[in-house]
Amino acid sequence: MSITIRDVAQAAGVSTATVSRALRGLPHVDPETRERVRRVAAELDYVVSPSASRLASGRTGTVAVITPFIDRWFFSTVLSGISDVLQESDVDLLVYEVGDPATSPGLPAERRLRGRVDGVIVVTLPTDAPAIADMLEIGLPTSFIGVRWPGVPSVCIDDAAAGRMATQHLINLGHERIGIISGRPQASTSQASRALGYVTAMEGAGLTPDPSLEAYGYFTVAGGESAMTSLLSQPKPPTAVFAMSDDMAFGAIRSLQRHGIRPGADIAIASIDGHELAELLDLTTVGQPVAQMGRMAADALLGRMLGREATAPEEMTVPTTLVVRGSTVPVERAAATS
Amino acid sequence: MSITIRDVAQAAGVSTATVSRALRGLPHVDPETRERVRRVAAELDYVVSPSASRLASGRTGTVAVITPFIDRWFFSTVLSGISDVLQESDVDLLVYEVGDPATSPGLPAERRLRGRVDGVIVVTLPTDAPAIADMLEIGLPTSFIGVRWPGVPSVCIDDAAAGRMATQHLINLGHERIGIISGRPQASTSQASRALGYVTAMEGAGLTPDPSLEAYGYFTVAGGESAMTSLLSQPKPPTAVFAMSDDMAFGAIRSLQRHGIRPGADIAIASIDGHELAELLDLTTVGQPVAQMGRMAADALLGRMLGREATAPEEMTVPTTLVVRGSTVPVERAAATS
DNA sequence: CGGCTTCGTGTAAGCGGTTGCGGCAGCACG
DNA sequence: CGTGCTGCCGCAACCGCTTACACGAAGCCG
Repeated sequence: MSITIRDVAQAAGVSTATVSRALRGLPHVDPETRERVRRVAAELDYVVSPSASRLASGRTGTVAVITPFIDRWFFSTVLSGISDVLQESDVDLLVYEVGDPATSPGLPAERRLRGRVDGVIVVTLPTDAPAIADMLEIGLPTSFIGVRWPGVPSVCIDDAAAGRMATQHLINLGHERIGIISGRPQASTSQASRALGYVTAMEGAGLTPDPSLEAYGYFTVAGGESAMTSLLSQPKPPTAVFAMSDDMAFGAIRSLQRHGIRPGADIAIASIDGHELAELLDLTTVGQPVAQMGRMAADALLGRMLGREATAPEEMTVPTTLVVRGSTVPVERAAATS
Repeated sequence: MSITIRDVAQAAGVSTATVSRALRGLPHVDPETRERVRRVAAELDYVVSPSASRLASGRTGTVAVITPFIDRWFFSTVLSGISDVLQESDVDLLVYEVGDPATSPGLPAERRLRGRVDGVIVVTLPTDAPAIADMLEIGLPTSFIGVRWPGVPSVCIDDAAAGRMATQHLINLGHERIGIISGRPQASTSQASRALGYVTAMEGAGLTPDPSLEAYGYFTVAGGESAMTSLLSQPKPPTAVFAMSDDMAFGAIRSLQRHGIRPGADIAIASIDGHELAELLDLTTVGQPVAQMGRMAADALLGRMLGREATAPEEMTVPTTLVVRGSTVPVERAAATS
């Protein structure tokens, strides 16, 4: 039915071993022979059977990406970056969408990965320690995005710095009652760091974070909206808000719109992500190079997979940059326009 | 090293054949034996080797999704829907991001799919006829999203109806000079249908589409922005605009903002997609059930793969619904508020 | 010129399952 | 009691490729 390596070997007048070597560019093959084999294989439109190759070699040429979501901006962008570099190296991309770790059953069947892939990239699973440890036990090369783990290459932003940067920006604008829209009550490390950045900036400016000015947005637009709504209902609402993600800031803006409050003019808002549509909404945000984070993680993983241990440093931190837009304007100007 | 089916067979006191049958729920196995095998396998933490299983059976338990992008809303949402149903059936998801078909080299190596997957889902590749035909030649079960192809199950919206709906809405509002932001000059079938819907609605209302009021946005935010900018620079700019995608409408809105023109009040704008953030931007849009389209395509594919030919109809059309928001208000009201 | 690398290639033993076929009870039926 | 099923299960032949090892032919050295 389908044509096999044997057909090629026969047609080229060599053994299957030689075909295998020739086609994969292995040494110890006469250049002339190699060329002939290549030509014959091309003529026959031969394709190596991945299954057979995998079984025999133990390598799958496949990498799994484990991500809570694939339909949210951050994750799909990361995925796209990963896909870029994997494709360059001719490695297949297997995607496991595992859902919100806070509510879903947990990691994918770790057992599912065994023998199925050569490496794994895990994207921002909040510190789901046991499940992760469990997964690492398979002994597969792994790299993380958004999580630090001893012995595993990981690429993160400096969350604390990002949180500090956004908050400091609001402080510099003259705000003192600065609210915060966090993710969830039980924080992941990344979230905790952003919160820490917020607190650090506040205290550095001699301000005391008001616990009543913290609301949870669960990293979604809808969550951000209700978080902002609840902040607005405080007896003394904030004059500025730091949202931990752009999506939540978007929701917050919607809430403001509903209440007839103008972002920027009436209340300042800044967040973290650098979402493509932040510009559209005139949202000040601390941008992170999301696609590049994906690329770096993939590069690091590929390095480990090929055994080039020292290729990438274990902990990679990518820079963030504050992008100031209309959602944060100095108080005097805001006052002037209102 | 790793434990194999032979270990299980030995531990359970049966042959490997029986283990294989027992574990896969095949008939002709004594319930008691099956149970024992299951227990032993669990104790040993046995996992079948995918490679071996694939090689022997010829089935891969994997589906490939071929998509131009993964980091754009429409595609990542479709992907997520696909992922949902695939996961339920315990089928792996391989993703091939092939880039904009208008500029990229073309489809993925069709040869790459051979033996690697049991089925393929192709997402909205503009009519890239030769490449698609080429791909279908492998004879893999396939399903399409956004493209019709004889003999292949496909799920689409009624693009013409969607285009008509959006345009008619603008007409009903009293607009006569209605511009259109299309994708690219050389249209895909889907794009052509949307354009047709626009023309149909216009002509139905006795209006003649003005060719100078068409601009190309290439389905991106940036493209939409420059398209709108060029429309505005016309000697007689449109009073309303139909954009073929929300992303382009977003860009258009940005352009309007830059020019100090208020969407809704000064110029009406409606588009197609039902993007999550359309509500935020108060954009009128014809919503399509994107995630569900992914789910349906996956279901149909799974059906074909299992040989249940008649499971899903070949051509599936999902309904779209016009969601009216602030970007389109009746002319008199618009005039009143301006 | 003999022994030793170095090259190029072939032989064949796996890799770990799947599955067609055949065997062997146990049972119903004539 | 013989025959024919039916239900379970084992045997063993693949599936198609990779790779350790062996082997012959050159090429090199002293």
